[in-house]
Amino acid sequence: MSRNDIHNSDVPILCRSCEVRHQGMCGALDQHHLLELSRYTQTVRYEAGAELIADDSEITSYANVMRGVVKLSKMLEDGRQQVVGLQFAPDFLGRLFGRQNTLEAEAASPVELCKIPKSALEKLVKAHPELEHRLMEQTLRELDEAREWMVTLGRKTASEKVATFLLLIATHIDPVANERQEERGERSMKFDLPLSRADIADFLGLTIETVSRQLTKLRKDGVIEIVNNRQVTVPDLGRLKVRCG
Amino acid sequence: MSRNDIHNSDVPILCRSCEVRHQGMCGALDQHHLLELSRYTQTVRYEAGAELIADDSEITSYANVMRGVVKLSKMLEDGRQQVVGLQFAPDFLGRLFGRQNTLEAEAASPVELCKIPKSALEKLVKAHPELEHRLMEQTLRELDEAREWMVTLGRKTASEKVATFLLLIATHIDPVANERQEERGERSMKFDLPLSRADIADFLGLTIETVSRQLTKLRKDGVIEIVNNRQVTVPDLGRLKVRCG
DNA sequence: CGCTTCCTTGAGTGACATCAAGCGTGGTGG
DNA sequence: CCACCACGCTTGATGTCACTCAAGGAAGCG
Repeated sequence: MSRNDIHNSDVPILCRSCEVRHQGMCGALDQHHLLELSRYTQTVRYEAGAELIADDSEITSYANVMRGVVKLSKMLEDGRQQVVGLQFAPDFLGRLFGRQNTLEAEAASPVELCKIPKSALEKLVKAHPELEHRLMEQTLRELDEAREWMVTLGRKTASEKVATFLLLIATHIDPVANERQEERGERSMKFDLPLSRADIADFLGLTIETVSRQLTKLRKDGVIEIVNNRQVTVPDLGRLKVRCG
Repeated sequence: MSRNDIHNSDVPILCRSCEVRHQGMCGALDQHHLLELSRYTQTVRYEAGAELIADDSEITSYANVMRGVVKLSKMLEDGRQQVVGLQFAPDFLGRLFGRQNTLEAEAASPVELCKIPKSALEKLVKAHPELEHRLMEQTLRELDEAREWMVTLGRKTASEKVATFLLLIATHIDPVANERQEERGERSMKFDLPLSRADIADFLGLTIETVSRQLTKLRKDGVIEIVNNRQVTVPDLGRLKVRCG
């Protein structure tokens, strides 16, 4: 799955095979500016469960997700939690131009980030409008997704919510493999759930028990197969879509 | 409440007292570019209930909300509806850089828009990065609000949802009067609900009946007074906030 | 082997939906 | 002017879906 450029001798080594450069914000930069950028960036690995951003903390850096899944969530004072977004590679992480974080970010799976100090990125953004444009496009996509999810949260039944979640993961977890599969007309799919039942419940505005029951129901109805707690097979994506309401 | 500039002889007449120029996207433009912009813009009035944007329609123009409240909503095939956002002056209306609309926009109250053709604005955005920056700031604010609302939809009870909605309206309907009131230490507020019970229900993911019952409950508990179906008084915003969960 | 963590399953409850009147206001026409 | 209806809202009775509480199974780990 590595992508090779013919002329990339001046591209920083780390950037050469990076998805962010091909689909994410770094695609706005040429070799010269990539080099400039790479003087400030730092790639960091986190294990699943690690806190990447603490709620109410001061924003000191931004990041690009290079690998893994990041869970964004908000909490009410009494502990009720709502997952408000999932970030996949090559998504951008952080509230651009903000001072304080208004949500918590946690590694849902093992994660690799390409971090950059707040001030460095903001200077770069000022200097390269094309970079801000890329980030704008991503922000707009996130807004679209958030609104789509509001429909799921507000108006769908528990069973539709779970089906919608599975479809979301199926279509986001591995975009490349996914496209290839569609080209070949394959409708079957197998994937790892990046979230625990508790996280799924917090994403869907349900309880663990309800999520579990609905998954069992989908299994009994032959819509999915549950290999183990984290692995799911969908024999026919079409049959899953029908269940999304 | 009119704001006067000392030197605005070259500012297009329509722009002179416009909130958009002071707080919204047009603040990014100087007199010269405002003049350029105003060659393409057109202000249009709509009455409450008018459809401003149809779902799945092609995007041909953008707009700024100059007066009134706009309701953004999405529908499932079977007719279930979810309101996914409310736009107040001087908000921007339209999915920048999109081709198709993915939601419906309706005038919740009498509305005045300042419309501009899609291509004209996009050219202007390309030429003036500062304009895109303003729109970026607004998009990020909308994303923050959408995520805040996801918590309400997913994790709050019916009564907390209604209280949260009232607080949202109280703090957005008339920002200027609102600030003045806070300065004076007044905690009481009276305002018009821009939405019908049905719209409120669609915003909160509830039914009309539940919204009505919760409003009655807030009234009986002395948190609000219901002047008539559309007018509400909140004697103490603090007491309302406590109810938001 | 026992412990912990995560998940499933069951029984009972409760919050909100549904179904069904009834009320108030504003508009229309006789 | 009032009868009539339409519309939006409220209120009550009943139903149901998802939550709560409780127990037990499966997998990972010391």
